[in-house]
Amino acid sequence: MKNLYEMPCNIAQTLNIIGDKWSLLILHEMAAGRNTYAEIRKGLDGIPTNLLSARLKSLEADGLITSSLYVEHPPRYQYQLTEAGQDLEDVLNCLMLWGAKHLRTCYKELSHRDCGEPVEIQYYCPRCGKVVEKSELSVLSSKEGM
Amino acid sequence: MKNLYEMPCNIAQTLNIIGDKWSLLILHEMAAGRNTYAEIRKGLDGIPTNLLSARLKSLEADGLITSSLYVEHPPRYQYQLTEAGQDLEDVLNCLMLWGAKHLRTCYKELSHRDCGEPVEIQYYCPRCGKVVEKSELSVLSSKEGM
DNA sequence: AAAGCGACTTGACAAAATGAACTTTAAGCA
DNA sequence: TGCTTAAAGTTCATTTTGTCAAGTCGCTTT
Repeated sequence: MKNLYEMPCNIAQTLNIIGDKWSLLILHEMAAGRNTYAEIRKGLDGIPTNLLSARLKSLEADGLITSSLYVEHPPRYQYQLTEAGQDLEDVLNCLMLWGAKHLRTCYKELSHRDCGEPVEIQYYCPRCGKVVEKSELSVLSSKEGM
Repeated sequence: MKNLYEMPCNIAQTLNIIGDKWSLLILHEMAAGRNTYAEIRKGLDGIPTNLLSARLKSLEADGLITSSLYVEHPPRYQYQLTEAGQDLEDVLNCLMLWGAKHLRTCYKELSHRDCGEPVEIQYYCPRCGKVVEKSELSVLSSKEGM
């Protein structure tokens, strides 16, 4: 990516990393346990193979995944999510929840394994030890950023 | 967007709506209360004006925002998030939280208004009435989608 | 030995984004 | 009245991205 957002905004900067086509879907496949080139490709019907390898490289450069050789001679890699990559699961889950609620056709539900019912999202304040409503959220500028 | 993902996946289909450049940032500006062309443009430094108007049109076509004339003669519009648009706040918040944790420089924190401390995200099962850990989540295929 | 497969790379072409210039309508003001 | 500025766009040439098809390289299978 050459055309990056240049604004001092978490969201814009995060989208610089995962905002181009296929990136999030690749991460989604990996979060679902697929971790070789072939498996990811199979999960993402129609992905151009040059983009898949380009994306894997740039995701690795950005620290979202790591790759490790698992067969030496025809070099074969396995890809793993780093902690940063795993943390994107919340983003993926939010997209899935939004889709489940608002797409005409819903394909997947994010459910509680024990009871099978769809789950919701909540914000929690560890300091106060309680759930925070959306109306009680505020966005503060971080000192570190300044 | 003409190059759409064609997979039966909430995430891919949702990205077809909000996945192209500037869309999410426009929604973010609107969630922050900016609702005219000029205000949004001011918030998004460097957005090409033709993209801003194209995005506003396609977001409206997809039901994420509505537009209403507020001055008749040089036609001036005000844009408002629909419920579907507002529901994307969770996605934006997750991106902000991820950025706060993983970007080298963090610009914004999502905080509890009452105490100023950063909040976290949680999954909640309304059926069981309790918080669900990530490891207890599962993705089920929806019947409606089939 | 030949054909096939996995994991790519290359390169031509199409689609999307960028940046700058240009409209249109109206308000400010000297 | 005429001149300038401004908001909200549109148009269009150029650059950047993404797509599609074909080709490569090293092994495996037949």
